[in-house]
Amino acid sequence: MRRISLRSGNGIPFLSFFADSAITVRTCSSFHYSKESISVKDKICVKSSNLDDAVNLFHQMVTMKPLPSVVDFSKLLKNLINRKHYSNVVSLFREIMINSYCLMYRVDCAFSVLPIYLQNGIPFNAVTFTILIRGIFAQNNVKDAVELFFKKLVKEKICEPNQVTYATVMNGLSKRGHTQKTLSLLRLMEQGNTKPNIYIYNIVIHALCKDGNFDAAIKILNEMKQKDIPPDIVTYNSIIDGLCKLGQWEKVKTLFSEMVNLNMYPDVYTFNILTDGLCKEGKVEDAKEVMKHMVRKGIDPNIITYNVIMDGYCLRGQVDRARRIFDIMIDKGIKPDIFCYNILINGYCMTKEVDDAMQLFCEISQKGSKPDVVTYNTILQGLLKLSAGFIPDFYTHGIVINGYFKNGLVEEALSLFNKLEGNREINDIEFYNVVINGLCKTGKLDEARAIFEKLYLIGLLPNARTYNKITNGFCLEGLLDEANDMLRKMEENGILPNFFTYNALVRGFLRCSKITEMTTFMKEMTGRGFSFDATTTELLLEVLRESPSVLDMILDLHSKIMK
DNA sequence: GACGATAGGA
Repeated sequence: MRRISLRSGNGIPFLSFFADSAITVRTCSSFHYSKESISVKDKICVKSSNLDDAVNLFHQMVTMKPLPSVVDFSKLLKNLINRKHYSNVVSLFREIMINSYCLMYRVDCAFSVLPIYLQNGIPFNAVTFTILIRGIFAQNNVKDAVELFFKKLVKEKICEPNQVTYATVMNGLSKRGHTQKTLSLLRLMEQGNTKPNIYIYNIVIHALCKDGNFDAAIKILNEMKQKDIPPDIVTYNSIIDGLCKLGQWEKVKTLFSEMVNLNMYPDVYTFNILTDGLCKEGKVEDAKEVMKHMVRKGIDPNIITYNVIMDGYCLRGQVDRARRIFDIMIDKGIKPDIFCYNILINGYCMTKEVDDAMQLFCEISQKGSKPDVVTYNTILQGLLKLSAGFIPDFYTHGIVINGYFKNGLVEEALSLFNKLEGNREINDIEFYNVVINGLCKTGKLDEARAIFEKLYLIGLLPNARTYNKITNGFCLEGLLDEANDMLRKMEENGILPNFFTYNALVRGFLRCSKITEMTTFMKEMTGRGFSFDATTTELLLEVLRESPSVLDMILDLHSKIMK
């Protein structure tokens, strides 16, 4: 939890300082993701599309947010292969495959593409490696990223890393707290062929400022000046940000003079940094003056400016005022992002207005955003505040573990599970059901199975839900025989398969296109009075759309069975 | 030409 800093120092003389300076206007560009009117699937299916269309579609697909599934990518490539455009498939790979896999956080897939490079004699270059390294960092796998860099590029010299490669490695390291390693790489560059440029220096200076190591930052600043690489607005913004966060306003003022003397004028980043610094000290009024000033200078406040001011009000417990800023922002045509909601939800939680917090939480998905881990943490914290002395039980832990799995945080989920299991705090089958389900849904069937088989050792009897989760797990992996065995095992142990069991199996058959088996199975299912649920029906319709002949097959088999 | 640096939330 954050508090307003109570550092001394009255009135910040920025406003008078700005008043005389001629600040140039900087337009800021923003990204807009184009809305796809026709789905990717439809586009891929268009058989008449020519080669250029396919290549263009591929380029469009990699820039889409969220990215289309691997299946869609594969379909498009398969389409090209079917039309014998082999060389184009390879070149598409060369251009985008690895990057798109990395963007999808599937570095494993990205590496699986590398043999194609080898087979086709395509040389590795710095760009390929940079993309890979960035992807590995995105998975927070610092060790592998650094190893790839040092082993393949520095030691084996597969290709010469360029400035971007260094920038990527250094940025990856510094963002994860490895400032010293970042600094060492700067020194390595200075001795090597690839000399550091402004980007490299900015990464190092930013890292040092984040650590509050201004002496070192200023030292680097002087070094770059000596090497005739003049600091730019990014350099100054990083240093000013660090100083603002420490409340060193006098030094900030000095740097401002230096900047303006160099004909460098504050941009939207600079103003946001100042606004945030003031808000965090509880000086929202001063922050609003800065905001008015930037408008006068022709720099439009952006979503971050509004968020910073909103957070400033929330920190002082004035969530109503924050809410008014939120409404003003929307009036100005800025679409709130997840930060806006989290700030306001936190504000409501701080004043124990959990009802308002929950109402806002419900608005998030209605307005087209998505709650993230911070949203849930904030609400959890708010709820826990309401119930002082509350002790979590197995159910609470189950909810948290389920939340981890749903958000793809498998390691966190397992770590909490192992901790609780080791403490023998948990002796309820429902808790294990949550873990088994999470593992099955994230493709860790073996681990789910291991836990399932261990249950009797700890004296817990699986219930219908346990069997359903594991059966569904088998079905998701296409292991229909195992799923069927589980169904029979369930019956042997005196637990009747239910609506969910049958639906899981039918979906399994459908996914594997085992129509005959499915139809036979439907007899047993309907015989026991169970029908399809919404998910199964949807899947069935999807299968029928793709191959309408299946319907005849089902009807034919069904009539035979019913005779 | 692709690939890189600065501001906001628990």
